Amino acid sequence: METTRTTESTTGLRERKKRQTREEISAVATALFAERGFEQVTIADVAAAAGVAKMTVTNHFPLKEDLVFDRAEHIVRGLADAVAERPRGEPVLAAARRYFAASLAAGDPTLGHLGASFARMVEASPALVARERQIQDQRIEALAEVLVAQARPDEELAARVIAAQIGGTYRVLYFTARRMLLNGMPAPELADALGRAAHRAFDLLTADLSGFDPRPRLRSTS
Amino acid sequence: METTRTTESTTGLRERKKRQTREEISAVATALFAERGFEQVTIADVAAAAGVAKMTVTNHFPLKEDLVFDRAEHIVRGLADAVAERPRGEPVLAAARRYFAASLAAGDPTLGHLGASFARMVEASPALVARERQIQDQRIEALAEVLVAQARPDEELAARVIAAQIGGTYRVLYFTARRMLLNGMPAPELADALGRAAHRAFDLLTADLSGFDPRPRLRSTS
DNA sequence: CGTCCTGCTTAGGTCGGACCTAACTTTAGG
DNA sequence: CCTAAAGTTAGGTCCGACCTAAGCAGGACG
Repeated sequence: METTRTTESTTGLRERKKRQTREEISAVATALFAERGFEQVTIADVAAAAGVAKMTVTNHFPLKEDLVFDRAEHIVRGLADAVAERPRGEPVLAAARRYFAASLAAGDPTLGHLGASFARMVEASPALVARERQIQDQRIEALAEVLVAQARPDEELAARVIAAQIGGTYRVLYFTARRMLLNGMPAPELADALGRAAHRAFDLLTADLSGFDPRPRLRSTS
Repeated sequence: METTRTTESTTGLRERKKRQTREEISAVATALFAERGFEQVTIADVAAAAGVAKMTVTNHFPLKEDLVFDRAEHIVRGLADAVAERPRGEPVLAAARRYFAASLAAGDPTLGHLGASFARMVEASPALVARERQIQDQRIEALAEVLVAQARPDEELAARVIAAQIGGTYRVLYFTARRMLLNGMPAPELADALGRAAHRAFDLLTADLSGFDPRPRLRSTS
């Protein structure tokens, strides 16, 4: 456990204890969820196992789902912030590609490859699936707000559509990663496959899709 | 044995009564929600006002949110079915455009223009916003399943990205309609504006977005 | 034509997550 | 020291989701 002593003022005993409590709760909760499944563990169970009051759990994690997705803020803001801070002259799409590649290279697990057991736990719980959906949508919304703020008023619709396309592509890649995980693909191979998938997916955003028709041609009755 | 025609459509006093009960509950609930707000009305309130047992409400509407979004199935399936049943040779994007235009012409309120009071009620409730998000995502998922089923295995990623783009565009148009509604735009004008917005939005799906950068230029205007 | 099966409805209850209040504990600061 | 602030605590309420066993009415069939 490494303590960031970037700011001496924020490393008081008080904050350290609070952070410790939070991480203890999170660790205990994760273990219980992995063992029994999300729905089968109550907040009271988590509190008892962590040796704190029920209300303390709620104070740190307002919703039960937050015990699982405590990186939600990072997922929601990451893309939008990267696009907002892109170098002048860099197109939006290029910034989005760059951020994805950088996250992948940095091994950011929030791209979707958090581990097969995590993926299974999430998919087994409607509440967690719903929360995950919400996070994905908030990411699109955050990106949309950034683009709308930068765009002329008459470009607002375009900004929102582009945000939806980029965010939608991230979402597809997220679930692609999960599918690969659940199919048993090992981590290093997954990173490679995900990089290739991202390349193809983002290329589709610039392609002319007006003629796309995946339907099997009746031609070959082989 | 095989003569068990229990599911006779529309006929039968039994089904008529059930349907009647369902609609009575739905009507009463809508009125209460509009009057007091979604969160301020309990299921027990709805049951009492409709003159039925609490459990009857739950049987007809498993989740409280279903009392509001009882057309969810239609929203989720509509686009996917329209694309699945498109005439042979029609590209996916053309089918999506056609379905949107047809729904708009038919006055389908599920496009987003359900009325300003409805829009306000939804936005005032986190639970309803979440449910709405879920419906939008399920629509994308349904479309993706259709396209994946029709596509060659090596086209799966493309199918999912296209589904995300089309579904995302529908989502943008839905919220655009709501924004216009909440700004007080009257219904006939809204239909027009929504049609124009749809045209522009779908056009963006075929445009080359690789150079898109909405950031205000610094008026050097070379 | 009556009887039985089916299935909608009902009452009364349990469970758990979200939320509230008031108080207790400890740290940080004057 | 003493106080303000923040974290934690206990005890409780509320309500949505869910369960079960019983009640009741429609429709199928002998």
